[in-house]
Amino acid sequence: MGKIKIILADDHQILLDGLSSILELQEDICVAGIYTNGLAMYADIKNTMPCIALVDINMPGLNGHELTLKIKKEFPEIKVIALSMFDDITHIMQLIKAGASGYLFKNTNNDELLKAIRAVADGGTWFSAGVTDKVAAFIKAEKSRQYDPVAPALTGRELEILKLVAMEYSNAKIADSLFISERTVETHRKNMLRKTNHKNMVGLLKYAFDNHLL
Amino acid sequence: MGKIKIILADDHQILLDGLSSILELQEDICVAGIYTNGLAMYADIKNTMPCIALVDINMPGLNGHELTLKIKKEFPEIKVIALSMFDDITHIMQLIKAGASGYLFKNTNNDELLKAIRAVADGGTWFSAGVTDKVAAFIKAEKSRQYDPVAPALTGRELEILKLVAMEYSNAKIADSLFISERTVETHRKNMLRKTNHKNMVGLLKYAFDNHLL
DNA sequence: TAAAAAATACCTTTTACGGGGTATTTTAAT
DNA sequence: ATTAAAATACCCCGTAAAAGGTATTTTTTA
Repeated sequence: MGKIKIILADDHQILLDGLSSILELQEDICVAGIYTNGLAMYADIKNTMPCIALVDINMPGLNGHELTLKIKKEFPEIKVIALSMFDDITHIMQLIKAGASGYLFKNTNNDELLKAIRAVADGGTWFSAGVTDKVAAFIKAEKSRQYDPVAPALTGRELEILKLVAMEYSNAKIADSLFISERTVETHRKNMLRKTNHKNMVGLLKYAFDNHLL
Repeated sequence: MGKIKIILADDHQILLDGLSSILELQEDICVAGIYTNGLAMYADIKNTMPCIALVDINMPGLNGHELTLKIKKEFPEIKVIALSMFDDITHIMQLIKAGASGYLFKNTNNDELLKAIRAVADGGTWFSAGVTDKVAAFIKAEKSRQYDPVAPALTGRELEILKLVAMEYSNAKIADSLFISERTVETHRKNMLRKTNHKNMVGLLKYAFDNHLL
């Protein structure tokens, strides 16, 4: 069986050097290209046609997400492992949706790194422990946040206020519009946030639109 | 030509008495029903089958908007004139969309009231001066706010931040997620608001969704 | 290579919002 | 008629956000 051909992209040369030195020691892995930015990797990828592209997600120019999208679109058979400082769910979901087969943190130890590369080369996936936890929690939260038939509906007055919030009215202006006290508006807002378990009007409005309340 | 048959709904008896006494003096108008709430008017409307329903929009139980929707759905030929303390564009648009042929303020003088009733009975519409001004301004603002191809797009970083805002992240949390300073987040938010002429994140997010930026 | 744009970061002040409650009146439901 | 829910209004406090700027560095564009 041939060696696992891998290419690397990261804007930090030191990290590239470190990665490269680790990987070159492996009998079954060969590093076919090293790039300090996404554009360079993308420009050269049809020449290297690697099995795996290991990409830092935070690069200037073409970032890891954009690079992954492009790679998977043109070369779906090339697998991508994202490398990140972030443990933020937004980036994780973004890269997974873009088709990454793996997501590792930059502080991943060498052993896990190698395991991940081999698993992905073998057709599998590898996400750091924290990543899978976050994804599970995120999906769970999303499901409980999307259309929730059990959640108490908002009252007519609450929705009326929410519509004005959506129109960027301040509490004072809402109060003027509805001929009620600003305190009353504050209480309605507070009640809506509490009812729907949201932190702010942004989230609440999204909830209202998602549930066709507005 | 027959008299204009009209029915009235308002939760303030005094106002009903006043309206009724004015209208009964007119040779061409007859008051066929007087109700202190929307439900009562709705329940009786097929018995009265008036030409015009004059309805206060702020009533308990069935408010003027809901009442108008029901009336126009079941009896599209019955015309509705909304009567309101509000000069708020939300209610105005709401009632117009519900099919009201007129929108008057409660401080409208008798002369205008009669003119409105006659115009509407004649198949026309009648909106108080302030109403038409507000509607025009509102539509103009909406048009300039909806998909605006000339408006500068938001940058990649700005959109990244906006996505996190949409997820109810605080500035601090956004900063942590993106490994940048909270001040930087503040500046990006400020810049986006300024670019798109919005007052707050709520409006900006709506703009972003409307323009398919998110 | 130079210019422009984007990204970053900081400062101050003001305003608005969120979070913690309680209480009374009005309206709706039973 | 009674109870429950909704609507109203108030209080206090702390923090977040918005608004007003400026400045430097990095990246992108021409």
